[in-house]
Amino acid sequence: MGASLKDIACKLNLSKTTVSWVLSGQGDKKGISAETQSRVLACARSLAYEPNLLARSLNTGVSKTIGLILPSISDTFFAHIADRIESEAEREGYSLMIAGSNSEPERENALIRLFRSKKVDGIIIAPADASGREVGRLAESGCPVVLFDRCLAKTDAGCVVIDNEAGSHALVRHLAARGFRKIAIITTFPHLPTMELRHRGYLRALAEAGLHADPRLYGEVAYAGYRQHVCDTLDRILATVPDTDGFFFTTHILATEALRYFHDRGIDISDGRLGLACMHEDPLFRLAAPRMSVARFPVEEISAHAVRLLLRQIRESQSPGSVRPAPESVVLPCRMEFRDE
Amino acid sequence: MGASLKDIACKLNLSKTTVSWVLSGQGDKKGISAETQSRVLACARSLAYEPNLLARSLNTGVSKTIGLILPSISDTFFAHIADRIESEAEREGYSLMIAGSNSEPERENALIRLFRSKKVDGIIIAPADASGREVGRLAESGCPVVLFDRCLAKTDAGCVVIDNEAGSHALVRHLAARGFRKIAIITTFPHLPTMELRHRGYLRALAEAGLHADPRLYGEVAYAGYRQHVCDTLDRILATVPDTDGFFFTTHILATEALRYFHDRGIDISDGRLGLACMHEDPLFRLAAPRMSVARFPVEEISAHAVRLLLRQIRESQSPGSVRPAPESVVLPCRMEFRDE
DNA sequence: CTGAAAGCGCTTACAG
DNA sequence: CTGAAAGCGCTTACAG
Repeated sequence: MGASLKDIACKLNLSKTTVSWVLSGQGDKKGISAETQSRVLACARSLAYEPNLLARSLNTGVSKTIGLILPSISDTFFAHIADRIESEAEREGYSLMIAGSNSEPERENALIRLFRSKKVDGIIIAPADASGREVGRLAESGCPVVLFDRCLAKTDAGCVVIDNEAGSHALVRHLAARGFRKIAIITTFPHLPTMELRHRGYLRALAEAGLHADPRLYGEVAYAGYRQHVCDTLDRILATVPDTDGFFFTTHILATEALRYFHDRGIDISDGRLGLACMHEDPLFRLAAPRMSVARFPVEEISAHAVRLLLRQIRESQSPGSVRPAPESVVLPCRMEFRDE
Repeated sequence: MGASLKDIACKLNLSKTTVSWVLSGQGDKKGISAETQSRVLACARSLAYEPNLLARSLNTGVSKTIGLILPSISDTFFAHIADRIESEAEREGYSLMIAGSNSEPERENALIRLFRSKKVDGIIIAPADASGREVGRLAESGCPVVLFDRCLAKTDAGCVVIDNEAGSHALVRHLAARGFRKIAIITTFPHLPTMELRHRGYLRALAEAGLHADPRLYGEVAYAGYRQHVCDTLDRILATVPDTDGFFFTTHILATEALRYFHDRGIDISDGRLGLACMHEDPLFRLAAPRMSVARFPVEEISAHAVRLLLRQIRESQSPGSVRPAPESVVLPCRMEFRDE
């Protein structure tokens, strides 16, 4: 392995203390002679000294690492979030440990414990476990934690979400205003607050437009094997209510699969006879479904706020007379893009 | 913070040694009495003991963490790779530290040093620095390292790549066979071996088809601000050679931008008068450009091989009388999908 | 101006 | 069957 402080100290007949001070830039403050300092620096360079950050962390209790737990790393939304969070974190000197929960509470809880054991300074998580058991324990124990995308009612952790209800409502209201009457909703993970809010926005828009919320137009898709499930669900809805004239998708993943379904079934979505709307988006939606309206999620803001809230918590928890601050939460508006005008 | 071994030892009037042995499952082997063992276990549970993995790593020299350095975390290709690598790694008990180099050699080198300092057990990297200075140093110093996507000629690290030359060649040959004569190439990062191979495959296919490699049909796009650059480049090519009848894109990112360009310019790509081909793909290509042929990258295999090669190196480096094994490399074929028949 | 010493929380020879 | 001790590589009071 590489050289250690001790190696340098031995070689120079100095104490580890002196070497440590010089190398950590406290040479002047501690009054180490200029000559000694340059000797240390030169020796460190010649031995290609790199500090063992594990040792430093063990000593200081600060790992300069944050943990990020996502339902899926490859989902474009989460991948972009991870990208931005990594940049923001890195700018502040933090590295990122990342893991995918696959939306399984068991895995999520195991990952939380693992990250704590690895002594991350804080955790950013898009929780899959609506019960939030482990997340709650995390916050209680004083570990800095910020939730995003999905908030948990019970937990008093910091949280960053978009205004799901407003976004859904705006999309569905727009569909209704364009004259679509039988608007189906395709959704998943209905037990998550996020998804419930999107459903609620849909229902409110229907009610305001004087439309009946036909249960036959409710399509719920299980996450595992969702590709097939989307097809089955659309088949079922179109068979039961053949004159369905609109679809509201609660995620871009569901919309993507539905577009493939329409394409494969030869259902034309370009003539505007079908009203389409989707929470979040994909760069290619504009081409593959030019008339689908979307509520874009502000990925940059979400990431920036998440990191900001977490760093604030971390700083508070590391400063001496710290009282745990009231956890701050942020609700961000979607950027609406109505595309069928 | 949480309880430590010492806390348990004190509480039970035992030594840290005994507690450590019981908790690490060596109780029977070390002949600790059943009663002591259950007292330790019970106490650990009641104190919610979780081992400090930093301390363990510092002691054992094994961090059970691997570093992943990608040009971009949000690029769908790399995001999928990260997802798979994380799964594979987790299954073997490893966590993932992830970072984006933004294809900047300086950042990449800094990240490599940082990860080494954080004592990752090995690094998987899609190198941006064609010179491979830091990567070479890494391999020489005995740190397990596996490259993927982009190989470096000089380095003797393990490597996993697709057959770039064959994939490009097959795509362009196919375009030529369909009768397209003026096939442009749109590429980026031309100094990277990967991209050079894709260019070479293009050139070979042209030559074999008796087509002239018109330099005016060569479009090179800078990474920074590539959106605008793609448009400018296509503008330039179509202005210079108005009867350009084919486009070969060396990455899915470039193809995506080009599709937007065609869409915005009102250029019809659905009638088959323009031959299109692309290295890698996007799930929505089938809808947005149904006739574009693609060479799909085997993401799962790439990830599986990368992790496998890295773990092998890690095990060798950790086993006692280890001679550094000859670094193994893997070349995987693309999955061709010719879509315009 | 510089150093000896304790400690972060583990693991693991070594000793009894 | 159990424990005292050293060590992983740092940082940081404390002392001179």
